[in-house]
Amino acid sequence: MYFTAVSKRAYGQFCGIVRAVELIGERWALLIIRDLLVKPKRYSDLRQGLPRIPTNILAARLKELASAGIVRRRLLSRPSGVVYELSEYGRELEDIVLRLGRWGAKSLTEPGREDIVTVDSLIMALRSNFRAGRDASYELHLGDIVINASIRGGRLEVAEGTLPDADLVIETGTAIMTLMAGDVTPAKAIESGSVRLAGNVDLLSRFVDTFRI
Amino acid sequence: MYFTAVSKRAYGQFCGIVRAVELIGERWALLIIRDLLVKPKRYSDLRQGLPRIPTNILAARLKELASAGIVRRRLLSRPSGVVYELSEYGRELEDIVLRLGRWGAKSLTEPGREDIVTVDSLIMALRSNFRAGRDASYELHLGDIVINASIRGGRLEVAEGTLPDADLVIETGTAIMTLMAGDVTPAKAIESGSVRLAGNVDLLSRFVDTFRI
DNA sequence: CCGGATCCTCGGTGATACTG
DNA sequence: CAGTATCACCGAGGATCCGG
Repeated sequence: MYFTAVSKRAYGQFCGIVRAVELIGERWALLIIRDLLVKPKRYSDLRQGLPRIPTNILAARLKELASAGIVRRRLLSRPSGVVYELSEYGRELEDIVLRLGRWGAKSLTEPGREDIVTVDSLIMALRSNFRAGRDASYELHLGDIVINASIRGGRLEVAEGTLPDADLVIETGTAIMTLMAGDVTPAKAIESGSVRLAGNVDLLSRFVDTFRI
Repeated sequence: MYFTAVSKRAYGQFCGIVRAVELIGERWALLIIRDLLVKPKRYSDLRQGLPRIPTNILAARLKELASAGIVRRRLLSRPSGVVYELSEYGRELEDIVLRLGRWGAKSLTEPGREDIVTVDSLIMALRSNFRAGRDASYELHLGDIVINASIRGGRLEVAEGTLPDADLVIETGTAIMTLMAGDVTPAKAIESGSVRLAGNVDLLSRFVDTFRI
């Protein structure tokens, strides 16, 4: 079931934490897993979601993660191609990755000049910071990214794309961070024009409550 | 409160998970945090707990983690010296690190020829795999390491050293892994001599239940 | 076009020696 | 005790090339 460690340079300790770091501690590994937690992906999808990863590193990590039993390489026909997906063992990382995202988001301030937001990072950000709230559905536009989130029965589902019957459509930019972090009130954000809405406008404050950092 | 990222080579994404990886994803960083989660430590204590870490790397990581607001460097007098301790933000990693330990322990098999077990790794291993059970106290000897664990009111406390009034004293080696993983029964382990006991011998199976991987 | 492999450079890591 | 200094090396970064 489980095979070789990813990292060659061993830490020399017999310990679960050390083992975990050897498996997923290499550069880029956890971000590949982040994207695969959203859904199985082709090699080219992964490249697109991680624009700065060197192609040889992506290939190496996928091989290592596969031999560690975390990722599976699956051949598909019609259309033919290759998809990478998480194994059961890999999917067990979901909760850890989400918690890491919540922890890391607390120390996010301004996006750097070269920092981008990807579809998968935004999807995982919503999953990370979700706290149960009343049902609602949202369509969120951030730059040219469109995702939708629906809370039904206290459970959250987030996916890429529009949601025609969303209760609220939110169009915004990176300024949404100040809103989610509570640095600015929903009313102020609307007033300043940093978010534009369509639908049930009152739901914006519920959205903020549901996903507040 | 929070400052520069640890890693210089940026991933180029504005995302909580990316931020987390930039803060604690560098080599050795999470193991330093593992040891500091047990208790504050001197530079030399950290070196002893991480024998394979190059001293310049340890110094660099501590500086980076400090400037990231995860670790604090505290000067103490009488006896004079320096201790490193986790900040509030750093301590928020405890649950994540414990979960990583549980996840990684699942894929541990045999210890490699050069793999050692340290006091802190063993303490964190027990914390990782703890599942609430009835009260009891144990003293565990593994090689020349001695730690003690007491469960009182469903809460676990683990520390280094002996515990004179422990309900059960367990003396064992790395063979304990087969026991904790459920590959061998407590009775068989006693019979084979891979564990030796003193005190209330019947508590061994409760110990296994409480900390089973 | 997809899914990589190859080559080269550069900087972080590892190992050791040394110091206030 | 708590680091700094030096240097060899190897993995990451970046561009290009290749086979189906």
